[in-house]
Amino acid sequence: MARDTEARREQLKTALIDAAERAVSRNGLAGIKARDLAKKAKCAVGAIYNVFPDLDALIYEVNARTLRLFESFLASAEAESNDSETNPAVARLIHLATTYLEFAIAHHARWQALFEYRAASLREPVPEWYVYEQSRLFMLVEGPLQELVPDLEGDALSLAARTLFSGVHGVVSLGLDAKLLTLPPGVLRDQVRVFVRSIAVGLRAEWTKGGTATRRETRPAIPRKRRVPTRSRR
Amino acid sequence: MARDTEARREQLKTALIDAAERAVSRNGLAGIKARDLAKKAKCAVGAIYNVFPDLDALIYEVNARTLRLFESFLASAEAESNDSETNPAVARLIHLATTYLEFAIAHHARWQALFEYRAASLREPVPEWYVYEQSRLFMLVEGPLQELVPDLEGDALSLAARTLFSGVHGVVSLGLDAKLLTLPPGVLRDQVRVFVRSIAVGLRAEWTKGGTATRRETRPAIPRKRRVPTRSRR
DNA sequence: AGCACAATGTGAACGCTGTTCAAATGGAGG
DNA sequence: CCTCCATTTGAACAGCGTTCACATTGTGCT
Repeated sequence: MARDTEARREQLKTALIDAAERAVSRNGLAGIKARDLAKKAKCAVGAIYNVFPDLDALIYEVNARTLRLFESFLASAEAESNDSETNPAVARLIHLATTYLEFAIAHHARWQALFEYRAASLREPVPEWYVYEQSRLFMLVEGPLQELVPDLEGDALSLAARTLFSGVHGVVSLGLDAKLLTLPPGVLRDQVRVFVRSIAVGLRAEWTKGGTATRRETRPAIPRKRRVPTRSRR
Repeated sequence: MARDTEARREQLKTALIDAAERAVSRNGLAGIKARDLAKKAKCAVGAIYNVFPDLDALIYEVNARTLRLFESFLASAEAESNDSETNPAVARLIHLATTYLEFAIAHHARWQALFEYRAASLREPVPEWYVYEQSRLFMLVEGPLQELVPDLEGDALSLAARTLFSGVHGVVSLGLDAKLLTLPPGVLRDQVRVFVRSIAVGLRAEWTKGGTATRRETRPAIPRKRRVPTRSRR
């Protein structure tokens, strides 16, 4: 019956994603090879193209898994915050940032794959469900950030969260960059801490003083609240 | 005589780098194809491998050019600073950061190529002259940063400069990222400004107050002052 | 000047990609 | 049991970086 083939399709898809995930963990995005995946998933190379349009689609699927793992990692980190900071909001932000670093170190290849570019990616647009999945990470910063600066609301808050996240990403990304002198984890951890604390202190100072200068251009920036679109095949 | 062939070699090299540079400007790193380059430089495909070991070596050469352009861009920006900031050092830092953004927008493909990864890059180590060339960018931040926080010296200053640079890089990088919602340039400019000002204010507050907490782990981090190694062939 | 030999330049060929498609296969209905 | 369509298959294709046997050129010696 039709249900059966549908189930087999789905089974093959997850088998392929599993294989791709392992390949990325080992060798990065470059580790994804059609023939290898087919062998691991016990199917013909052509079968891949029955369930995915591209290998790129498969990459998006692997990255989506990493994003969800990443998000749960960061979200669970939100719970505890034993840092001896004067301000609890600052402590939460620092904890989030260092957790970001910890994830990047622990799952280096998969984390790196999230931000890697393939030529084909530029050819056709990024799936919108993937854009949404990424933006969820930024949202995790919004809570602590508003606790720190209660005046921040709506799009301004979203933007600030994204910016702060991006800043931390930059520090971690270039800190672990193989093309630069790789910083020892201890040093990098300290840098992240100092970095976030500085921003936190600075932001608070900016917004509690007079501060109208920072409020401009509040057009739609990040899609909020929208439900995650059902991931249609194709 | 031998001089003649040497000159021809050099001529071919620059012709290839020129072609590669144009290819990257148009299509990113993926635009670099051996056969296309050979056609543009009017030589056989095999000739490329007489003057470069790899296409990767050629990529490093292109990126080195971009880095030098980038550096002169940032350095010249250091001259003027018309920003209406209370603190001149903060103005300089903000100006540097927005200039970073301006460069990334103006030379997007080439800028992106600087941070892109190819699988082969991981195979063998990055040339040390290239590592040095990159670290020169960080050094540009050290001047204004020390003006802002005079207590920062030596390795701590280098580290802080690198971290600040990395943070700005992250904001710009994810702000322009095609896989996320791309921010309008005006919004991004504002974000960079706010971001740098916050860090500046925060850093100043941290270091002028009591501030012993930030001083830890000052082991060698960035190679300083070392002369740029002569770029030997091979 | 002429000749021999080394160095340089050449592009067809190799091995590896992702992707396609004619042909083989297999299960449901008459 | 046979037919027929959907599914699956892997050989074949186009394009990639890289190599290498060979042609060509340049150099030094007599």
